[in-house]
Amino acid sequence: MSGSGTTQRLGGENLLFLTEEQLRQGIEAMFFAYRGFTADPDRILADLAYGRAHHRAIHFINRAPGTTVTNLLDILGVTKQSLNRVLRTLIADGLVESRIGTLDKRERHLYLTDDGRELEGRLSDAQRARLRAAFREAGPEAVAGFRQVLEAMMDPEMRRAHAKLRDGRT
Amino acid sequence: MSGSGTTQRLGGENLLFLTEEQLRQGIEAMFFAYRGFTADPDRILADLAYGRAHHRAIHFINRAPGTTVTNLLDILGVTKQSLNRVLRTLIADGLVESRIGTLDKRERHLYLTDDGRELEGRLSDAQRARLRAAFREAGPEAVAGFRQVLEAMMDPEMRRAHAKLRDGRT
DNA sequence: TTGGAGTGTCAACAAGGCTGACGTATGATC
DNA sequence: GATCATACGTCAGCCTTGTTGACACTCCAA
Repeated sequence: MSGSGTTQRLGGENLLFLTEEQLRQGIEAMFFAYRGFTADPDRILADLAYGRAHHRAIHFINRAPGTTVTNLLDILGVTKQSLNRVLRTLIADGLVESRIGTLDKRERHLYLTDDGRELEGRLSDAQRARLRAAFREAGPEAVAGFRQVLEAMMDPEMRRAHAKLRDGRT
Repeated sequence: MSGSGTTQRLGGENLLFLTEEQLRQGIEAMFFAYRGFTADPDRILADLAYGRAHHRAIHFINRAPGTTVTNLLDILGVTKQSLNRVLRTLIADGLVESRIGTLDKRERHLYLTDDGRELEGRLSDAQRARLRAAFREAGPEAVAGFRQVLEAMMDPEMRRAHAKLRDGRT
């Protein structure tokens, strides 16, 4: 695994981009970039006594309105107790609405209220502005590569969840 | 590449990759990919009663041996109280060594011990394996784009910190 | 009628952020 | 030599957000 020559070759293909050093730099790039990625929404949320957990819930409820709690649980990858605490405050503050299912009345379907949509807009405007600047600076080919690598980095279930959100509503 | 009916055009450049929908997908890709990115080390750390904070400290001490506490503080972007809590346990557990500076005796220089290097290796092996698979799957051009976009996404200071680590030790 | 699924809630706890305050060396400066 | 600034450590307390475990309720299906 670790330690071979300086240039790794396999089947005549140049794999210089797979050196330990390149991978380390990739790891650090992910770390620093994720910090930037969350910095802008974090600033907005801090003023509202909300955290990233609230942002994530709002984002995915907006993305898939009417989603059930269990579905959201799967996407977010936390326990229902954690999600419930966040959801409770969002509902109490009038940002999220929880409607009992019509087909299956055990289910709760989640929707953003007008206030919720307003906050979602503010948060994602900030985040999109940064991403837009980064995308514009890097160019279309780089963006395609960026998305390819991220996709490949996900766990299979997450890849499915991501694809579902992507294709579900064009 | 260029020209179709529904494309957005600005100054003759095709900006289809900058639509709201594309940006939203980029945001979600970052979210899901970061989860995958941290999943493997997280599993190892859970068994050791350590967390991501310990991982980050170990990573950057390994990356820049002899770094001072203040320097590490800048890279990690946390308070000294937070870092100190982590550092204290790592030193107590014999993974990190803190040496008083020779030039300036106020400074503490941080090094990994043999045990520390062993753990660092285990953690980064896991993380690199995932990244290597993703890089290999996506190919060199995609990886170049990936890194370009991440770089553009960072805050300027982080970009500098990242560049410093990158160029400091080739 | 009974079992199970989906949901909500309570309690307790831990990691890891934060702020504020204080102490102690050491270095730099007047 | 006295004074101020810097680097570091630490105590105390608070917050968010994650975790387990236990329990109750509603509804669907067998």
